Parts: sequence; structure tokens; C-alpha cells
Amino acid sequence: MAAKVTITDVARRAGVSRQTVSNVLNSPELVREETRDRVREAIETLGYRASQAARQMRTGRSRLIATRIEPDRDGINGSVLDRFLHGLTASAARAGYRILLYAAGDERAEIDTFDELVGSHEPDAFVLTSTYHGDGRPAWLRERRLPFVTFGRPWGDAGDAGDAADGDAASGGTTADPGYPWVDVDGAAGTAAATRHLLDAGHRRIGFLGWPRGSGVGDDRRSGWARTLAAAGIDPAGLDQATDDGVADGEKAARELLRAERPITALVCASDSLALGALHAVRSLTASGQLIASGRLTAEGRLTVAGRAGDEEGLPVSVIGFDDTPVARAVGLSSVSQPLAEAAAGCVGLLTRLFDPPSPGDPGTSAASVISAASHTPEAGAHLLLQPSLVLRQSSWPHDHPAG
Amino acid sequence: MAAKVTITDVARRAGVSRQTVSNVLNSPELVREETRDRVREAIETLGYRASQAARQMRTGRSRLIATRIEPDRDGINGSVLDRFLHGLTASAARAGYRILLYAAGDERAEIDTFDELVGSHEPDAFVLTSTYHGDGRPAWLRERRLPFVTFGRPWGDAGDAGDAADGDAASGGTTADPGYPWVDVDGAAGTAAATRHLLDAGHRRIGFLGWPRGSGVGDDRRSGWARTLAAAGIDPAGLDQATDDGVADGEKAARELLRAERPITALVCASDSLALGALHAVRSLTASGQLIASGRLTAEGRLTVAGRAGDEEGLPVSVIGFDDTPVARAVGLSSVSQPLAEAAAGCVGLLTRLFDPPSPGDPGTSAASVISAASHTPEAGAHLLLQPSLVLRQSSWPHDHPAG
DNA sequence: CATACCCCTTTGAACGTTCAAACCCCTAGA
DNA sequence: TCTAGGGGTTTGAACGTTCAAAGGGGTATG
Repeated sequence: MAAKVTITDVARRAGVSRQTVSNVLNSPELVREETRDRVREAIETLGYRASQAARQMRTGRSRLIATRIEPDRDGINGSVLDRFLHGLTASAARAGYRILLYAAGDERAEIDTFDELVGSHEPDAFVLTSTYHGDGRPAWLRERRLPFVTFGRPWGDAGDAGDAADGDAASGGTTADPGYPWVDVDGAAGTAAATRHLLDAGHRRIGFLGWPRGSGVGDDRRSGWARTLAAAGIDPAGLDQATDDGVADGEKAARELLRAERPITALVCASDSLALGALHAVRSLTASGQLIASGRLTAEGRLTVAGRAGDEEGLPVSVIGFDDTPVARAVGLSSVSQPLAEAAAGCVGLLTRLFDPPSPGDPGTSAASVISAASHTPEAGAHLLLQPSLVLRQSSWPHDHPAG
Repeated sequence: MAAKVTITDVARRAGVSRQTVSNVLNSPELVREETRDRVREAIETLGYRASQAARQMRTGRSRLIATRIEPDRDGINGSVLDRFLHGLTASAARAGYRILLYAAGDERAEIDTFDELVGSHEPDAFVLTSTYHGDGRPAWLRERRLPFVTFGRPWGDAGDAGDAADGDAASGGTTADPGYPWVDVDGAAGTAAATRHLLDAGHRRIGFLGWPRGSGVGDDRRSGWARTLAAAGIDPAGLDQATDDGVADGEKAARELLRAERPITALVCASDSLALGALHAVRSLTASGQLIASGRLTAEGRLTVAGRAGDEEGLPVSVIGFDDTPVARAVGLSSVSQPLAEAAAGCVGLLTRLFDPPSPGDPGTSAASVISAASHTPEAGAHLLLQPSLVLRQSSWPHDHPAG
């Protein structure tokens, strides 16, 4: 077994001192070019790699970023965070960091884990996912001056300084500087785009299937729909339903909307789970004759159902989900897609910016260029709000296209 | 901020030397009880945690386990590894280890990453997922004496010693000791259970939808189906199809089987993606009148389609998938479920067994008890073959039950 | 000719832990 | 009384790196 190659081995081989080797690695500009090349060659031939442990002892930096892996709740939407995690791992590696995982059931357990990790593995930063209203994690970390970013806006967390007005549903979320960097996807913009698409297709009575008020993410998504309808001169009142996030819940709530006094002809949903339930509801009502089928169910499970019985418009009922999960792809459900890889790159970018002084003359890697678009609020609270995109599939096609 | 608490601080406070504190942590039996209590109290009040970096420097052990996070390929089956990863994180934490993530596109990139990690963060072990035929990773690691487990059997990898006979399809995989520990789920047992269930429901012409020969996992799953049919006196020839793993691929292949000369009435599939495609095929053929519908499509998307037109049996066409992914849950697809949390615990158990001598007098934690069931081949090649379970849903109900 | 300064390089110390060995005190046996 | 041994504790060194400071040689400056 080849014994570990140390910096001293490299130094001896290159005929220089330890420190010079160290400088070649960390501050190459201090070393004469000729020496540098000699050292580099020695590093190469010996296969030297700096020991993280030793480096960490001296510098106090571990090049580790800790984040939580979530259990896959209902399963359908869980894949969103998995994709984010993959992006995070890749982006971090590019910046010279590794991802350290932990699991925690609730906020208390997570904070206990913070405490333990900070003392033992000493990650350089944390990435918090799934921020929520009243989130106590940012405050805990900030009190201890531990660097972190959140993927998810500060929805007025426990340590929030500026208590943004709560009824501000149409604004797209809090804008007050929370004192820490965050990255998020503009959910309202996503539902707005979905709603606009349906309006363009001729729909007027466009419903919204979401979660109970109070969840930041859910309210944000609802607001995009409401604002877009209102802008088109349509009163959104009575066109939405709030329920828990599950396929069965979504189906039940969708039925309500489809059988309401003012029935809907299209539905924007806060998640793919809800949207899948909505598809089932549409299918079921069609089968039982309460909706008129304008065509058959195709191989792809495409919907070609046309409005409620007696409905004068005759448009197919369209459904649009959120998150563009594998399920959506599989069943042909249109959905709002989050740029998760970019979000992950943004998180890493904001973090490295905290570590290394943001020298303005830098060339800028791809991650850095994402970041350069970040809002330049006071450094601590730099943030990034990314735009989602609408992926159209059969569930929102305006006409009965033959299967490709 | 509170400066880091070191072992020396604790020692001073407890009135002992550094080494005694170290002993309390690592070899408490060496320390007199009274002293031990005093030290423990000091640790508690000061909130001391041993620095991993310093410890690693001295002992050479990082308490890190590295594993790869995979991109979510077609997306549907990706969630399996995510669930495994979650279990791994939890089990590792219980054993005092953390998971270090890396991403790698192909085998070459992964081995490069091994090389880099071994030099820098120095993980104590690797967990390899998705083993495949000709896998070069185990050999690389073994040559360097780096501890690892694979989740997935050795399907005759590049460094395999005993070249197990290849046509041994009914045996459930290679049994030769590859010289390293592994954990896997008995896929053949899963498809066998699925097939048996369908036989019990009265089906005779049970098809199999799988992947092209040569993939260890795929062949294993096919073998369970074939062996069970054969045992029931049914010749499996001509009842199976092989295709790539995708919803569209599955649909196409399922159509072939449903319209074959000897048509099938039930289908066991190697994945949920394929099964979903099969469901679409059944639905589509029904809609176009090529299969007789014995009822309507219910809200849950339940299949109540009854055999091919003119078929004398009249049983509903049943479909069973593999992996019990979120999609299966969502669309009511019966599926074979892998015990992923146990598999993860098994991996951690086998690894810690490599590190710490397997003293036979240990009480045994839950992970250890899983491990105690591991086959006691020569230590190096200990392994664990777990049994999956069959989750029944609407897609394989023998009769037309009313929706709950 | 002394001083200053710059560029490049080296030296000694320190990070916090555990290993290996020594030490101290006590009891038992010769 | 001396030696041996054992339980419990301490001491010095080492792991591999980087920081802080010093060193050495050259050229410019007074």
C-alpha cells in the first residue's frame, strides 16, 4: 500500500521547502515560475493531494457544506429536492466543496444536528431547504454567525427583522432584507404563466387548487393565479379550493370545483399531486356522464374531455400542475418546472461569495455569472429569485390532437 | 463568538490531563469511575465536542462514508436510490458516521472521484450503488484496500475471482464470494411472488415485461417469473418482451403481448415505468374496442378491463410493477417493494463490521441484528440478500371492487 | 558604503487530538 | 526490605498543514 504522500515528500522531491509547496497550491503568484513548475511536476508524479484534515486544523475550514436529506413525504413532490440535491452536489464540487448529509425529523432535531456538526465535522456552511413560516433555523444559525443560504424565501421566520405585511399576497413574497442570503423560484410567476396560457387558449373560468392559507409557498403560487385572472378582468372569488397535498385530496377538491354553480373549465394546481388528483376527477366525472367527452382517452392518458354537460364553451378541461415531477412526465401532465440546477448553483455561488471577498474583477465562472444577476442588497442579504418555465403536455392542449 | 472548546479546556476544568479526557471518550473502562464522572460533567457544562479534523489527523479515520448521488435518469425509478440514500444517512448517523456525497457521470469519473476523495477527505468507506455487469469499481477499490460495500450483487464484475456460470438464471444470481461485502434485494423472489399472486387469482397466461438480457438486475427479475410459471407447469416461452426502461417503450412492448397469438391476461414488469406503459396499453386497447371493458374506469384509475375480445376467461387484465415508486402509489399500480431502509442499515452494518472487530459478545443494535442474519461466508465477502414484499393495489385486483 | 526595499524562499510554531511510553502509588510476594 | 505487578494517570511526541516571521540575495537609493 503506497503510504500517504505528504507535502514534505513533494518538497524534498522538488528541492524546496514545505512552505513553498504550500504556496504553489494556495498562492501561486508568490512563487517564481520556474520553481512553480518544478513543484507542480513533483506533485503530479507523486500523486500528492493535500490532506483535508490537516488543512482544516490549520485554517479552520473544512470545505464541507452540510444539508439535509428529506424523507420523501407523499413521494411525488419529494423528487424536487432530490434533483436540487444533485445539482447542489455538482455545483459544490465545481467550487471545491463537498456535501455532507444529515437527516432530521423536525426542527428541533435539525438544530441539534447543527450543534453537533458545528462541533465535530465543522462544515463551512449550511444549505437550508423547505423554509416555512416561523422557521427557527435561520435565527439559530445567525446568532452563531454560521454561514448559510436558504433555498426558499424567508417567509417571515422566527428571527425576522422586518415583519413584512402579511396580506401582501400579490407582491410575490416578502422583500425585506432578512440579513442572510437566499435563493428561490418565483412560484407566482409560474402560476401566472400557467394561467395566462389557459386564458390564451380561451378559458375564462380557470380554477386554482392549492393548500390552506399560511404556507408561504402555497400562498405565493395562489397569488400568481389570482393576480393574472384579475388583470384579465375576471374575479377569482369562488374559483379556488384549498386542501392538503395528496392525490385523493386533490381529486375531492377538484370535484367540488367541477360541480360548482359556476363550474370551471381549467385548473391550475399548486403541485403535481393535486393535479394528478384533478385529472382523476375529470376522468371520473366524464366516465359517469357528468362531463361530456369529446373524444376517447388516448394511449397517453390524454384528456379530451370537453366541459360540463350543457356547457356552452365546449373547451377541453385543462389541468396544469407544479414542479414537473416524473409523474407529470409519465401521465402527460402540463406543469410548471423549477430551474433546480440553477437554484443549486445559486446557493453555492452565494455561499462562496460569503467566504471569499467578492472581488469585482473576477472573470466569473458559470455559477458566478448566475450570481452576478443576484440582487445587490446589502451583502448579507443578497438573494436570487429564479423564473420557472411552463412545460406543456397533453393535459392542457386546447384541441384534440391525434397522438404523435 | 464562543471560542472553540478543546480537550485541554475540559481537562483543566476537571482537574485532569488531556489524555484522561481522551480516555473517557474512547476507552472509559481505563478511567476510575469518580474521575470519569467529573470529566463527563466538565464535557457537559462546557459543551465540548471532539474536533473531527484533529482526531482524523491522529487516527487516520474520518467517520465519513462516501456515496454517489445519481441523476434521476428517467425519473420514475430514480426515487428508489433516493430512498436508499435517506436510509443510509440515518443508519450511518446512528453508527456515528456521516455521508459525503459526490456526483459522477460515468465509471471513469467516479473512479477519478475515488482517487481525489481518498487523498483529500479520506472517507473511511464507500458505498457503491447500481452495480452492473463488468463493473470496474470494486476492483479498483479492492486493489487499494479501501473498505466498501455494494448495494447490488456482484454480477460478475471486472475484478471477479470466481466466474460464476452465466446461464444460471434460475439460481437468483452469483453466489461465489467476490471478496467484498454486499447487500441486495432478491428481485427474483419479488417477481416470483407477483407471479404466484396472479396464478392464485386464476391467471395462466402471465407475461413478463423486462429489459434486454445482460443486465444482472433485469435477468434476475425475469428469472423469478420464469421459474414460478415453470413450476406451475406453464411454459414461459413467448410470454415475455424485452425493451428499454421507459413508459413509451413499455407501452409498445405490452401491446405486442396483448395482441399476440397467445395473448396474455396478466403482466409482471421489471419496473414501474414499464408497468405504467403497460397500463396505458391496456387502457388504450380497451378504448379502441380490442379488449372488452367489464366496467368503467374508476376515479382511482383502476383497471376493470376484461381480457381480449372473445377471450373465454374473462379475467381483468392485471399489471404488477417493480419498486413501488410514488407513481405506482399514485396510479394504483400493484408493485414489488424493496426494503430500502433495511438495505441501507445492512450496508452500514457490514461496514462497521469491517472497521471494528466483530466481537461476538456484543448486545447488538437494530442494525447489528440485521447483520447477524448475514451469511457468514469468509469475513471479507459477508453479504445480505433481503426479501422484497408485494404491495397490492387496484391494478391487480381480481374482481371489480367498488371504489372505497 | 550603508541602508532600504523587493522578490523569493525557508524556519519554527501551532492547530487539537491520540499513541506510546513513562510515572506514581499501592499491594503482594519473596 | 526489595522486587514485581497492576491500576490509574500524566508526559512528550506526532499526525500534515499553513501562519507569521525571518532570511538571503539582488538592485536601487541616499
